[in-house]
Amino acid sequence: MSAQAIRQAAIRLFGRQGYAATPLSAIAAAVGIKAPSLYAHFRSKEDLFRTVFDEAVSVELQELMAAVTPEASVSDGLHRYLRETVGRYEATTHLPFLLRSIYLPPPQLAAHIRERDKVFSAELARRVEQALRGQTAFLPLGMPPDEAALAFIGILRGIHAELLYAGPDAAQRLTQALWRVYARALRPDGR
Amino acid sequence: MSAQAIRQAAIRLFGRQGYAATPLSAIAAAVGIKAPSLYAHFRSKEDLFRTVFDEAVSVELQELMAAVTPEASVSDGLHRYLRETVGRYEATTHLPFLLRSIYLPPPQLAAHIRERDKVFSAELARRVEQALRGQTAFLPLGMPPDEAALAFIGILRGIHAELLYAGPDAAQRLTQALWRVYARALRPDGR
DNA sequence: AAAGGTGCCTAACGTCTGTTAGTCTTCCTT
DNA sequence: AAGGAAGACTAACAGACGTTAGGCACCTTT
Repeated sequence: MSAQAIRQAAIRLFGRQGYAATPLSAIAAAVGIKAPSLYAHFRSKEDLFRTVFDEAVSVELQELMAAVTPEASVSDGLHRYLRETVGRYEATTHLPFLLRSIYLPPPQLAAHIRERDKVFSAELARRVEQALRGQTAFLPLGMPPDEAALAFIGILRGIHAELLYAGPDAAQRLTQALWRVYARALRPDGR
Repeated sequence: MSAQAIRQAAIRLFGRQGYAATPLSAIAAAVGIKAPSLYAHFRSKEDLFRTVFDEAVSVELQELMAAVTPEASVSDGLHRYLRETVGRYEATTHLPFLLRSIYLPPPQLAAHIRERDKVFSAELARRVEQALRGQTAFLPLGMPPDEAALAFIGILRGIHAELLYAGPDAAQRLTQALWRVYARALRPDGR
């Protein structure tokens, strides 16, 4: 019952302040109980983190699969995923938490995080390249698909960093500029 | 004498493990003294952080000014700064420290960090746009300079994120791919 | 109605960490 | 040679934090 509320509060607070800077007492207070009561639901602070991290990864994985499908065109798929990423950063709690955890993990949990993240990263890379190769069925690319895929992931990282650094508004402007650069570079004749 | 050694150790450890996860005893041990002895040189842990952060900002500012001069061409200036950023990430201690502090600051120090970083960000934006406008003296741009400047900063952020996420080797490959995309988008005819 | 589990509480422990107080040695200055 | 600052030490405190122990109320099951 309240285990769900605890997970939500943990994601929100870990995402905002980081793992080390979030005491269990803060999570407990957010759901209206005392810190020791958390131990009726989780074995330890690390256990709580692992639980919510795995949950957040699987949510983001579903978002990715919904946005970037093999059938969608590049602008319907890749561009949409970029825009939705920015939107989800303020609309959800799992994305801020995820970005923070992945880019600067708490040392003791780094191994677990890296392991789970590999699944997501591999799926991301696979889908991006798939989307780009699908594109060439209609229109040849101005550059090799593997290089274009690498650059897309770099652009996604730039948007991640801007989200962490300056928030969704700045990241939205950046997304526009980066996508225009990217789309222009993909055209075989540069238009 | 040893105040310098303390600053170096602090930058290295804060950069590797973060502010909260680095006890003063670790910094003291790194220079061969005990934790309370640090108070002969600094008023508090926060004071130590502020000192080394300001130092790191000023070092990076000088690097920027050396790489991106008004006279240099876009590829001599902007491209060089990207490549040197990746190189400095493993060759120096101040850049890992700086990226970590700026993207995910310790809450109590966020105000100070943001304030000092504004100076650097403003100078960065100014120089990038200057370099791009200088470019049009030789060759017109394929897109508006302010948009191209924004995209460049986004690309720099992508490289920052990749440095944090995967380290210098992956970041170097990413830099190549992103610069090729960027340079292609800048050409008036796309070549 | 009895029994047992669930979920919360308070009290408390042990550890870690930033910080202060007080002392001793070393070295430069006068 | 005397004096004093610099810079290190040990001892100790106070607070925060994760965690455990033990107990109490409520609800479901039998």
